[in-house]
Amino acid sequence: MTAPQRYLITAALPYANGRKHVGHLAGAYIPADIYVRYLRAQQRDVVFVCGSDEHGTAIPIQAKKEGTTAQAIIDKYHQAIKEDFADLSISFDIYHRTSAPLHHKTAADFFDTLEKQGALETKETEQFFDEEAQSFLADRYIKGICPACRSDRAFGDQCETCGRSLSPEELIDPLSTLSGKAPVKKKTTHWYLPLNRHESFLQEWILKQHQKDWRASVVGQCKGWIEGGLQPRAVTRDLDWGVSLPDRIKGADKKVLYVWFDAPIGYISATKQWALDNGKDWEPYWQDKHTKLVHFIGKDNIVFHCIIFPVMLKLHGYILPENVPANEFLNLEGDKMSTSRNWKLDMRDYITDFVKPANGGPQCVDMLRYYLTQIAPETKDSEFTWKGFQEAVNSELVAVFGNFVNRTWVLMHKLCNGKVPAFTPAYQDAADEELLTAIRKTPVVVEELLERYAFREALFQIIDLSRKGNQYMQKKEPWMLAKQIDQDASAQARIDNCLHLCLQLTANLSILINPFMPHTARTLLYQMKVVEMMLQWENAGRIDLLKTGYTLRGPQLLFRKIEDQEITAQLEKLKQHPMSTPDAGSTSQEQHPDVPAKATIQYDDFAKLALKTGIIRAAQKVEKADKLLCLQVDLGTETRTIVSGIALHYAPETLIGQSVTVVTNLAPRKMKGIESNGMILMAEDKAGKLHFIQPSQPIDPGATIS
RNA sequence: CGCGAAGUAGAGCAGCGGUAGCUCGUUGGGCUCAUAACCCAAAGGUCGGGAGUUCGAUCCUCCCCUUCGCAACCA
Repeated sequence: MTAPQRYLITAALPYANGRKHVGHLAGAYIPADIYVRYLRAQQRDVVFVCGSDEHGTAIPIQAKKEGTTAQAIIDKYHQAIKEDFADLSISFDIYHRTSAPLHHKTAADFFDTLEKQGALETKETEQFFDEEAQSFLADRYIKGICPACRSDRAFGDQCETCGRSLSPEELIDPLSTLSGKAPVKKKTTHWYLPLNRHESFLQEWILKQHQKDWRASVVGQCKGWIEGGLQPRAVTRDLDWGVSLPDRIKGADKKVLYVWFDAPIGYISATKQWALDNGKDWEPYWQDKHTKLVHFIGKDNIVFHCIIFPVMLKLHGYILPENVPANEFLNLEGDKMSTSRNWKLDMRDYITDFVKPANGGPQCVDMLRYYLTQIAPETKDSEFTWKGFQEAVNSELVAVFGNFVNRTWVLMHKLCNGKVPAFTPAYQDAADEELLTAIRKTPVVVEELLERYAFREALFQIIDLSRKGNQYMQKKEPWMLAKQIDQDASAQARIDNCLHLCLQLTANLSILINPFMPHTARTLLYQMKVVEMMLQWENAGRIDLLKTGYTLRGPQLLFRKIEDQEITAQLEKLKQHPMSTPDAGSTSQEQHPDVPAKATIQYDDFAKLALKTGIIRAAQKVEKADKLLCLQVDLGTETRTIVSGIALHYAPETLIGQSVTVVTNLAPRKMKGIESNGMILMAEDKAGKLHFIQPSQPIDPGATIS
């Protein structure tokens, strides 16, 4: 494509069922925001859209769990997520939501268009139906006996006991969880998107045209899908939460678009709303081939953005994404981030702990943006550590970038009367030349890296330029020249030359850093007493940005240091309740007992525990979890499923008949998709080996312990 | 199971056929304008393991191991 006339940038729509964490931020939102700010600085016509994804079965399920409505859930999290993004300076032109009427209409129309042109297929299948609730049942709403392990805790999608994935038809004695009655099979018609018809298009478009410019993991993933053969994919569901089908479709009441179909259309409806709000036309952004569309997403979203949505777009006659720079994942202190295990750093937590005036305010936003970009998982999973955060801030932002600016300002005030000193070409030397070359070249390099979505490297180049500034100054030693002013007539001129260049370099740094750290750029503008217009990208590389003789403000520190105690406090906080959830606050047997002395409790606190003896009747490894065993524990009156983190210590087959102590009134907790109903008490010896706590003599299961 | 991606100094990453590089950290030295900072130097790697192709492999081929994703609690 020739030079794009306009850009449409999207960032993955966050699912509105909870707060989002820094992994989301590093994966999609920060890179997208950097790219957009860069384009804006280039005066490009760019629209940056995002919004909440508010449909799908997970939201009504969660609402039921929390005893509230789906609407209440999405309202709460839509607002919360929107605020978090705003507080971290993610500069969406619009943050929309898929529950908006405009989106419902847009998505329904999109479906309608495809349906009318025969791009969809219909298929009649038999699905479970609850006659009492008068509703078709999502897989998750059907309960029965697992064909594999005979547990009665199996659902239409997965068995909670053995973890096996199921289809509703496989369940023995299926029951509806809505009414508790046996569902009946009922015929229903659904629409399918026949992806198989588009294989050759995808092959040509991705595997040929974009083989080079898309990331390897993205192309590889697509290749696997395409060559494995694409299947028609259901576009509709029988559900009452989502986008209703167009009115003209008969019998479509209680049918909605499948969430994966309506969600990406959210990008389109968001663009429409933005256009309405700003008196613009939305059409060119989705229809004109001179528009460059880029989707920023995480790697789990590749298939939707590279295969499915493009097929939808093509069928509708819209433009295709020019690139889909998917990032890998960000781990946290050695472990995957996980909502259920509460092992994560929510954006809100960072905002609360750091981004408040007493803690430095917006500079802390830039610190997080800096660190997350510096460790961005561009080619493989990467890791957020608090120590790493501290080191990045203290030894790069403070010590290199901030320090360069600060010493420049301090010296300029001490040795040049607080004014931009003149540059005398007669005294220009090799060190000056070198710095001037670096100032001219860096913007070109950074630009080229940004165009390739190599944000981490681009940021490094900018910090490196400030490092060159430090080296230059060290070589010039203006503070030494200051001692020679009396003897050497040229000393002041050489001081002036040095600081003149340092100041011009600072002006350049503010332009270059602006997409990454907008607050820092603005603090620099303030110190330089120049207007925002200077940040236009075309100014980068110029060495006459500050006028000789212009009076500048006094020095002001750009970044504060991160203290050790802040880091230890965060680590404590993270490790304190690794298995608790925001609402339940329960803990699990996986918790490691590094906690030192615990506070004294009253008898009543102890009495809250319901402890019983039990005997393990069955034990089984949990799939894809190193440490977890799924146990069936006989408690006399009942047999419970308990997931326990002891797989590294005991082989499942050796546990049958083992006496154990069980906390029976612990709130249920899902681990690896299996619901655990209790906790086995274990003692850990010095070697870290876990031992069962059990009665000294064998006794009947179910005995209470007090 | 299968399909993808990744495994390079303590950490984070480059390199992708021809004497292993960068940043941070560590150690030592120098300097002092600067948020005890800055500058210079050194130490530190059998490039996940094994086999093969080649005059020669971190880089190509095959096998294996580990991690992560595809598999909606999660980017």
